[in-house]
Amino acid sequence: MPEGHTLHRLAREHTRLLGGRPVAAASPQGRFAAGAARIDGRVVEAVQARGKHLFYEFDGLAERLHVHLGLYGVFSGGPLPAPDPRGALRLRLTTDGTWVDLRGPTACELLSPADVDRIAARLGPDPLREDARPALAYRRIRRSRAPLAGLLLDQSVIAGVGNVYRAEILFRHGIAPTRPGAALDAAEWEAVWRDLVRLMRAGVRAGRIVTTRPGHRTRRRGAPTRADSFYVYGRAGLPCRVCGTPVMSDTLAARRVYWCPRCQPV
DNA sequence: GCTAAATGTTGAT
DNA sequence: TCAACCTTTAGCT
Repeated sequence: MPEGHTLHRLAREHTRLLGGRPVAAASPQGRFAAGAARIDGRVVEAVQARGKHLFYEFDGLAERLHVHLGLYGVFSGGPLPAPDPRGALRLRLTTDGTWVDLRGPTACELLSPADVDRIAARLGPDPLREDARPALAYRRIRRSRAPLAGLLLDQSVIAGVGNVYRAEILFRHGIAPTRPGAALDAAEWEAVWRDLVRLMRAGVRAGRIVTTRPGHRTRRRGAPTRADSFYVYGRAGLPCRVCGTPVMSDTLAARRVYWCPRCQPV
């Protein structure tokens, strides 16, 4: 399931698998049949991620394919032969060597360059992009009295952070989810941004989110297990890995937030 | 076989 | 603030 690291990993993978090659496109489910027909047979020129959005460029086609996985969307793929399409398969792309399947996305559509620009324009800096300008995010945060837990999930403030990274970054910096943006000083912001870049890059490499330091895991040697990967996300009621206080959780703006009341005092 | 939950966003109220 | 939407899977029965 997708936070920004998943999309950047997919952009790289799809560039490697599909880039420079003609693809056959089909929408067995039918909901993207017209779009698939326009892509079918074209060469993939580039695949890019911006925050949680993916954009595909095709030779000779001004429009771009825009994919947003939403909460449930998922890609799968492998070497040919492709398995028979099963279930709700929105899009299948096939080259002479590989197949890529897309299921359950919130968005799978062809967009004009202007529409793509519009989406890009409403996204904040993406920690996984070299061209990110973190000062733009801090300007928004510093001016806001809204809780940081909300600001971190706001894609127009920072693009690519999701519910796991937000909970974990706040823990790692000892910041309560309810702390107003305006109360985050410049040095704290600097540290938070640098940490996001580091954690999300590691997420792209590993293909999953790991935020715990080795000394804070139950198993201190070897690769972290799934249960060892987070400090607070999904751990309501379990003892904090650092101080043992039970981890708290609450619903904020329809999303669940997790924090340690002792390590992250208000 | 059914239900709820899931790392998300949008649009209505 | 809430419901709707897209789909799969885990955990029940």
